[in-house]
Amino acid sequence: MTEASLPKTYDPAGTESRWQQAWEQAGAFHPDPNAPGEPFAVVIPPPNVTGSLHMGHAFNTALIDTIVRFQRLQGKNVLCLPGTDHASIAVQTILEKQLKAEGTSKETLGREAFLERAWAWKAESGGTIVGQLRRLGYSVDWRRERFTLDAGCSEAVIEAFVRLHEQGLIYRGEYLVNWCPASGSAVSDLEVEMKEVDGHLWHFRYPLSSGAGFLEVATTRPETLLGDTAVAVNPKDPRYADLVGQSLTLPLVGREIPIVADDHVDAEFGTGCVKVTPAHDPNDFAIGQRHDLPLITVMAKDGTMNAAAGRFAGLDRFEARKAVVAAMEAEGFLVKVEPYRHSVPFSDRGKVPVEPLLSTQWFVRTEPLAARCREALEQADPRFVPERWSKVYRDWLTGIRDWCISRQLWWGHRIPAWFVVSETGGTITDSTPYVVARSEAEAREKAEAQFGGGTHAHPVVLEQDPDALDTWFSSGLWPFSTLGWPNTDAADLARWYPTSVLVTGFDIIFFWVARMTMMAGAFTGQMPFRDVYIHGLVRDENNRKMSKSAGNGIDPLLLIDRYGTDALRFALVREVAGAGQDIRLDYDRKSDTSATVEASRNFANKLWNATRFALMNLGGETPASLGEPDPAALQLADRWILSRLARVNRDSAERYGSYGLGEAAKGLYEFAWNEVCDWYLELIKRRLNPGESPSAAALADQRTARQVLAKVLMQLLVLLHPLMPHLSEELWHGLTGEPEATFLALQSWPALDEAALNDQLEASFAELIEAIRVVRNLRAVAGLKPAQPAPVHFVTGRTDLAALLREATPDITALTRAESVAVLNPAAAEASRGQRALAGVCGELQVLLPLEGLVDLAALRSRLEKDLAKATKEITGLTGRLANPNFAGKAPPEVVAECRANLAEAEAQAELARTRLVELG
RNA sequence: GCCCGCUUAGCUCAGCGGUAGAGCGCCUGCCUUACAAGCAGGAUGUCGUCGGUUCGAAUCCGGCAGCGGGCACCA
Repeated sequence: MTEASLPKTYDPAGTESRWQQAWEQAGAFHPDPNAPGEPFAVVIPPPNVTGSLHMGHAFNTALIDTIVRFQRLQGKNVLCLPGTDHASIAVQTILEKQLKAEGTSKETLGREAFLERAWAWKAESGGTIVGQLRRLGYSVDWRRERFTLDAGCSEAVIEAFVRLHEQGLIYRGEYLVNWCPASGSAVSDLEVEMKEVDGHLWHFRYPLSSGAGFLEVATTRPETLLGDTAVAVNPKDPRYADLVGQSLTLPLVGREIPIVADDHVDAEFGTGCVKVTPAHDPNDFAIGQRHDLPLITVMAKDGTMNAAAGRFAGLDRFEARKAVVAAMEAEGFLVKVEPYRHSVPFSDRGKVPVEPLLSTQWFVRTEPLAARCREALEQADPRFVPERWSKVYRDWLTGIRDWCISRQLWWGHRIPAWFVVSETGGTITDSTPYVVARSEAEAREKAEAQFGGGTHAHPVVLEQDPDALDTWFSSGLWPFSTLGWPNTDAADLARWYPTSVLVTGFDIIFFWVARMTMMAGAFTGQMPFRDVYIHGLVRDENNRKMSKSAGNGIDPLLLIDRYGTDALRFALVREVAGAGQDIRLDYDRKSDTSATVEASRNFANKLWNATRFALMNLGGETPASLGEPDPAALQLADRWILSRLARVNRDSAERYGSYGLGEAAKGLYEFAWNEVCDWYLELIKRRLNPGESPSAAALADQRTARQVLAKVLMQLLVLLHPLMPHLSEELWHGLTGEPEATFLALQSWPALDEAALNDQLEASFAELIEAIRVVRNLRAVAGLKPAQPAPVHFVTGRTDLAALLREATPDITALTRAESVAVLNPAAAEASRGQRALAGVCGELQVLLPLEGLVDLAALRSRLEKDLAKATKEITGLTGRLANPNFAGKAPPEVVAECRANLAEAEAQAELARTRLVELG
């Protein structure tokens, strides 16, 4: 980038890809565990290999990368580790859909061929995702990229499973699980979503076996009636007290079922009688256990009725519902049907109602793991940001239920358990003994020891459990499996574990965050990260969560193509502000444009042009060749911008370091645009261009201005780098002329120049800016053409303000096109009374534009009337406040003093305006 | 049912005890040799509602309403 070749607008595309390549080729983000520096580690939330990234990933990436780039500038030894997740059920669903479209199925293909296909899919989708992550400018270490199903992660999964099993924290058993008929697998409680559905409440009569009448029960699921094994009533319900213990004859089936008394039944609801189907309903299952009721499963795993359903066998569960109702009606057992809105559990993935089904599965005993996490949380370990999410986390860990981890899927970590099928006639049954081991060889060893001995005539035959593990089981190990665990000597693990912060959305606190802390507690004895930074979700223009399934996702690459990565990142971060709220990204789907991102693109362009301006005005020098400015030579504007720079340096470091990323972005935006560009650059133009044959003093001053300009821009680029890495890198090289082998990304955060901080100077400068604004406003009101010079008079009794205005007279002249600037005290101003002038006030300053003959009288009057109204309103408010005796008595003295000063000022302003109005006649 | 968040300018959101801000949009005037993706100026709000605490509340507390979310769930 050279001055000559510098276009007027910033073109992100070329710049961004160039730096992404340069960083990667140089291994800029490959940390060395043996390097010095305080360790700082982040493992990224691995995106699912289900296709491509969406805006939520871009958001998460922007936040994480901003944090790690900042920490790198702080001199930390930063590891940011990327990777992807195999997303067992999601990927398998996609693949099965593909196969179905091709007229085949995974069963036809066979397990091996299916997995080959899955790996091919992973290669493609994973490649797409990694490419997208690169385009986001992610400063991760690609050498350490991991995949939850890679060899290392798989070893960790097996080790974790075996150890938990040894500790009795994994067990196998037959329980009611959430069965998803669409994916043909069990799913965990978390993968079930309750949905309000308009259904019916069918009331049926169940005849007493004694023939002495009926009991009326109500159900939303008539088909389960076939598996009823009791009817329950509340033990305190007088209506049925004498019936408890008697039996009913189940219609359509003819089974004798008992009437039991159970507290679960609400006597107030319906008839107070509940049909009990222990094998198809969690509550009924519990009742069944309490009363030792038989479990009759009437449905198969594909959602059709099984042989136990008698004449309904083979029907789909929803057809069976209709058929059962029809049969009940035909046989006179149907009392009535009511419309009924109720919650139905749906499978997250399959999008069909889940079926509570009795099934033998593997479970993790979660309570001991959760207890450890709850204890750690007492010490704010990990620390949640914002804090309120810790409550959500804790509540979930309290009263947690066991975790069903087996899935009837092929794509995933196969469960490391081997059934000794030789004990049960060559097939796996619920009673087949098994061994859990790290490998088939180890399993054989264990099995031989147990079953191979003398009394057994037949050889030991093993068969591995065909099921896979819940994806989140491996995700739970992510913060340490990626660092080398179970090898506890791994250098990365020693150096970077526990990690520094986990950055993720609130939607996976249970799924992922809690699973990681439970696993980490069990295997590493520590919580896996110090902080958990929870951010909101990206919502669309209609405030709906963006998701692939809702079809309202926005491809981040589309916005990157249009506006650049840095603009997208800046826009996303700027919107968060730090409260953990969701962000709504405005977006026009017709044109693929976003005003928010466009604003950030414009900001990037502004920075580009500020640097371009510098390159055109530094006289071919670099910040290094110019050196530090001489403090004694600094002008007012220099001291002001250096004070502001120091403050912004301090504030942004504080904000970046405490997850106030949005505030950091806003602060830098304002500083760069509204202070550096709007004021400082304008103020120094005059000094940078001293004209023909300048004096030695003017040349020295030009150099000072150049030095300060260079310093401000250089520092600003470092401060902005975490947010806009490519642009800042490009501009930094443009200014420094450094070869591409060195990177801004690897520089140090600039030291804070405490001495430059000057509150008083900043306050004074704010007054100067205000004064200039008033002049400009008056000129606009007067309708003066921008180029037309006009005299300016300032009148103030404050000597410091007068001095400031005199010192800044050349600046004022330049910025207001003043013909002349006079700073007068009130007495001197009396002399010019009577002259027709446009007048304005700000603070303790009168601004006059003596424009005899040029002034539009009506404009003048309206301006004065406006000032008067404003002052009067303020006077009323302030007078009222001061009149309150309690105010003077109880408010802090400085507040009262400030109030009095404001009143005096407002009164002076009002007086001035009135006088002028009178003079106008 | 329990828990959490939100309600501020037309839109998207900051502010979180001293009397209201930004970006976008809008109006007026400008191609002023960094930038029209720009510059200068301007307009716009009983800060959801009722009450309380306080000298003072957009800001703290409570009630209510609306919106959003999480957890649990009675057939």
